[in-house]
Amino acid sequence: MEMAIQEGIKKALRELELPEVAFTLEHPKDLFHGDYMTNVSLMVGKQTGETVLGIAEKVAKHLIAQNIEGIEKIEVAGPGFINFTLKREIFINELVTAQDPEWGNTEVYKGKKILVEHSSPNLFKPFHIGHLMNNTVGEALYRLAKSSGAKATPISFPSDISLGVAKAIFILLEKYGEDFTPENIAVLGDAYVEGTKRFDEDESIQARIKEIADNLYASKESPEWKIFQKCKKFNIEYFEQTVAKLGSEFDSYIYEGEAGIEGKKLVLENTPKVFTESEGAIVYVPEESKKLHTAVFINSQGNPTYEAKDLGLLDLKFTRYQPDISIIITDNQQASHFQVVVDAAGKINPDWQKNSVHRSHGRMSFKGQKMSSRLGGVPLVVDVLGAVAEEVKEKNADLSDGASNQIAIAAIKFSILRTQTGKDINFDPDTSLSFEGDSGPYLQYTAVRAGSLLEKGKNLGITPNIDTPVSGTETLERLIPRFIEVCGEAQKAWAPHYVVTYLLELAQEFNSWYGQGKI
RNA sequence: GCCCUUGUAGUUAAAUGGAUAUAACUGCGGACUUCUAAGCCGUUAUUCUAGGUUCGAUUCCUAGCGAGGGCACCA
Repeated sequence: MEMAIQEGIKKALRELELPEVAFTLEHPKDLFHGDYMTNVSLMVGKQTGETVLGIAEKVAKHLIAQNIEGIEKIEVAGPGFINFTLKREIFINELVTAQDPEWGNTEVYKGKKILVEHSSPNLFKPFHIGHLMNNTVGEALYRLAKSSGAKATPISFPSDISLGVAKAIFILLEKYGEDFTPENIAVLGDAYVEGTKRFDEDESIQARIKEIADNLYASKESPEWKIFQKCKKFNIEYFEQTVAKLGSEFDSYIYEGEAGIEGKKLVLENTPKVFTESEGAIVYVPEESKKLHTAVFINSQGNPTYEAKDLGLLDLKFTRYQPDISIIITDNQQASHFQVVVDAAGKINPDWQKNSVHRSHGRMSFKGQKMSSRLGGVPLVVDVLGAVAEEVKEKNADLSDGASNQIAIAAIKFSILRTQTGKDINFDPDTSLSFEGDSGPYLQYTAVRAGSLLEKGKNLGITPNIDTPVSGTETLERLIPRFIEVCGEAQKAWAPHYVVTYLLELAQEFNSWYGQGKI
């Protein structure tokens, strides 16, 4: 349809002997103005100096005379826009295909391989609210990738061996002995916190903790290695259970340990070509024009830093999965670190830079004292979900645990996905976490309502029939086919909130129609 | 000090350089006794400041002010 209109406009320009200008053809913000609008007369007027309205009238007249198939109405409006309203049958034909379960998929990245890394957990640290932001955005991007015609693969990057973990294991060994078997995440989290504190306070244990770390890095058979293995397994299971509740699963993992080894190797191989030695460390100094900061990749002790690990991670991603696009989701705070890493990576393999997409999410802050005092400190995902699910139940005591959990997840995810990724979320359960109006539960409610109508109709022996259109549904019909376009835009920009905004508009339109009278 | 992000109704957000800046929450008012009222209808209110580019700026550029983050061996 778009093509036909564009061709029609070009034809009009030629035959009216007007200059061939670049013009736009887009949906007006308001459906009241039609299905498409063009600014062609504004652009022509700019060149010829004729009055814009005069040009618009001429072009519109010519377009009407062309009698383009599928167009109901062509009008000149506002400061000189030409609006096009399509015939209803165009939309109804589109709705026929909408019954296909595959409907809604696009071909934006057809045939491509897309790797999405998100939710990366820390061993020994429970899944907290920051991970929730990451998971929500990451899962949304993965699903966008999956419906774009690409082969999408979700992976995660768990940290495993580190000095921090060695500290925690020291505590576990001391407290429970070498036969320790983890039973809940809190024990590990507490050991981590305690270990960090003890390490700073008590110098006498530092040598032993470093030895533990060395033994872990070397996979050396030892009590700490035994405990570490068990804890790693337990952590991964805990992680998988937690993200499963949120609707995510992963194809595979790349561990921080292996990325560190790979990264260190790469840095050494590319020194002094890309990296330089400085004060005993190996650093990357970006060109001044790039306005990036110098970063240490291998510290003076010879260990890879976060930067080298991320470099190794990039290498492993591209060699193992060979993606055309590699997406990573991190916190905003890491944006500049990541820019440096990618810049350095580009010097080693330009594809790593060219094909990497970095999306960062904001932080969640807590204004609602109720929520933060109830949970204390950095809230864990399970606790937040539980607290919200409880609120859901207060509103409706008849709900099952499963249903109230689903609603709680929807409410939280919606509050994250409705805004542009990258913005901080003010997590105030009283305002941002709403169950009414623009909210996850509103969308769920609408979907259930629509589903219930179809179900009732089915029981009455009525099947959806689009051959005999009813009145009052015209706007809905015009809106529904736009879903595909909206998904396409969201995929191109990696912006899930486009979809959310659209779904709200659609739900509002549906509920408005539903409330108008009995069906 | 330098760099990045950001500033929209009382609040939370939306708006590929386009028309009268769009929704929701809150407040006030209303309909129905009907398919799920977590719904529907009505109503008040907004682009940080000063310049610039443009036919047209919330959007792009410059400066200022406010908020958040980053800037060498943590991740």
